[in-house]
Order: sequence, then C-alpha cells, then structure tokens
Amino acid sequence: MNYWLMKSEPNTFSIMDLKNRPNQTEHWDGVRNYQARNMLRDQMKKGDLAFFYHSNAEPSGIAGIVKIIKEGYPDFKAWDPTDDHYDPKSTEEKPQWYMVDVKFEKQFKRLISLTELRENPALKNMTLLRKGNRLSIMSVSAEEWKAILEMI
DNA sequence: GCCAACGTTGGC
DNA sequence: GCCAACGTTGGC
Repeated sequence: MNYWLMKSEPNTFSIMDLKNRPNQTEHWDGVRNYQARNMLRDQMKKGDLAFFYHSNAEPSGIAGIVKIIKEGYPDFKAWDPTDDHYDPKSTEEKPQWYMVDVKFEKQFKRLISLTELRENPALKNMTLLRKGNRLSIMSVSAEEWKAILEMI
C-alpha cells in the first residue's frame, strides 16, 4: 500500500468536481511528464490512497483524499486530435501516456495550505516542498501521510 | 552528446 | 503578470 499526492488546478478539476461525478469516479488523465507517467504506469496500485492537491489556487494546498481504483492503463485522450492533451507520438499500438482511475474518498473539513505544510517540521523533506519540484504526481511517505492527517 | 531556445508549471 | 526552475526539442 503506497501513498501519493496528485495535483490538479481546481479551476480545471477540483475535489468537488470529483465528488460530483457519477460514482464519484474519474480518469486521472492528461499527465504528460515521463517521471509522473512511470509512477502512474508502474507503481500505483489498486487501493493506494492519494492526497488531492489544489495547485494554482487561492490558496494552494491539500483538499482531501482519493483512492486508486484502477491501475495504470493507456491514456486514450492522447489519441484524440481534438483533445487538449493530444500527442501524435502516442498510438494505440505504442501508448506513450498512462492514467489511473480515482474515486473520491474524503474532503477535508478545511484545506491544508501550502504555507501550513511548509511550517510543519515533520514535512521538511517532503518532495512537494522541495524547491523547483513541479511533478504532478509524487510519492508520499507513510510518516508524511500521518503527519498531514494530524494537521486537519 | 551538447546545449541554446523554447515551453510549461505553479508559487507569489 | 512575473519569473524561477525544469523538461523538451532540435541544430550541430
């Protein structure tokens, strides 16, 4: 069982949007970075939990938790020329990009802001807080996961 | 294989 | 809107 953090811009897709989806389930598509792709494809397992992080938000921070309900499979939106995330390098025979399916698990009573996360000494080595880290999918250690839950 | 130019992310 | 930090592209 692994823990993760997944970023989304709430203007595009927020935790409330996920909560309001049929079955509270959605594809986590559109990841176009190889490091993040590898985690989606190879490491995320059914039943893993992930923080839903709101990026480019006011404020940015962790809004809640989702569960991985389907492991990595080809991101078919990369094959659709009319889609914003279309990538001609990806084909059905040789998919370049992968996605997982997630299900809404819970929304925190309040958002834990990036500022608060930075102020927690238990999180000082967290990937999210490292300078220049722009990955949209990150691994979270069990210790970090626990420390964040205690901040609610 | 190097690296400059360009594009993107995302905090502020 | 600015810009630092990265990732990608493509000429050589």
